[in-house]
Amino acid sequence: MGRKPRCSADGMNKGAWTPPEDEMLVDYVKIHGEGKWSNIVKETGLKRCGKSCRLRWMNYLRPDIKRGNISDDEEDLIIRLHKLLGNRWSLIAGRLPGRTDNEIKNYWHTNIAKKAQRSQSRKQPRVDRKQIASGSENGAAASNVKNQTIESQNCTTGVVVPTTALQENNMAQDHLVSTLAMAPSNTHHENESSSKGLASGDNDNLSSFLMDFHYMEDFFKILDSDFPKLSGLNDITSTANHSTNTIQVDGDHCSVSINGCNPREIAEFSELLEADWTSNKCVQAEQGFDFMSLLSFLDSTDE
DNA sequence: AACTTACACAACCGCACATGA
DNA sequence: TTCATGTGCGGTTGTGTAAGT
Repeated sequence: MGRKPRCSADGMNKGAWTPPEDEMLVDYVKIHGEGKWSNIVKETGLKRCGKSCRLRWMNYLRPDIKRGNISDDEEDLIIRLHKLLGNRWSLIAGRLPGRTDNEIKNYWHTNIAKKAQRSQSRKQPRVDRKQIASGSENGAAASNVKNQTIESQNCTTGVVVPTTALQENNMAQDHLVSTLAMAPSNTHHENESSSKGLASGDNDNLSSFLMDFHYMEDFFKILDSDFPKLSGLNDITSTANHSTNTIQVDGDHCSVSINGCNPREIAEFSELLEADWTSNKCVQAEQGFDFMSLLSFLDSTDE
């Protein structure tokens, strides 16, 4: 269904960029600014497709690119952001000045995911490296989870998530958000690409239940923080009283309940949260929401 | 020294979405 | 409304190099 790739057009260079090519691209951007990548070919004669130019600029030539190793602090931030956002590398990169999505993605696959794999290998048999990178197994598991019947409680409006399902995958955020959203109608997020927003890098059953549980905690911390207020979600979350939000593990089930919220409110909130979150509207510093504060907050209340 | 393996990272590919004609 | 095009994103591959045998 996708468009025919234009980069394969005859006469276009491929592979590593040469210094003269870099120079031409930098000169063009200096004069015309970013964007209109396809015009570069026409106007400069550079034998690279616009897509390739954009990538080269974004990942390598941009003047604000930070070079050098990822620091411990940055790694910690990446891990936390990945826990919250999944494989939304561009969003994660947006919170790390000077770092690119490609760089973070590479770093994740070559360092963090590997560490996780190592720590897990004590408990689990080895899993094929490519499967870890692609998350294909968990992608299937996630879609299975989405199709599972979700029970719901009626007292304190909860969503009961079978812990067996949680243990089969650790796509916590998509799972939780879609699960909450599906509770009343079973109609949400069905058309979402399975590859989007899924935490595939840290899959491999990395203490999956614990990770999911932590995410839920994070979720409610977000819910209790200023985030919803700043997102204009006061009405929905005002009923989600801090002291009565619970996550309960009971036999085969993990029960999530928000006292005072009905299923529709939870669903609406979940949709708004995800929409705002993934479109980055609520995590822009200039709009008043201090994401670092949120992370610090989560940090300070962890464990 | 020669060869193999593992690693790091740049670049490519396919897809989805946005936009304008 | 439909279609073509541009852009952005995440997954994957290719390649140079360091480390190990």
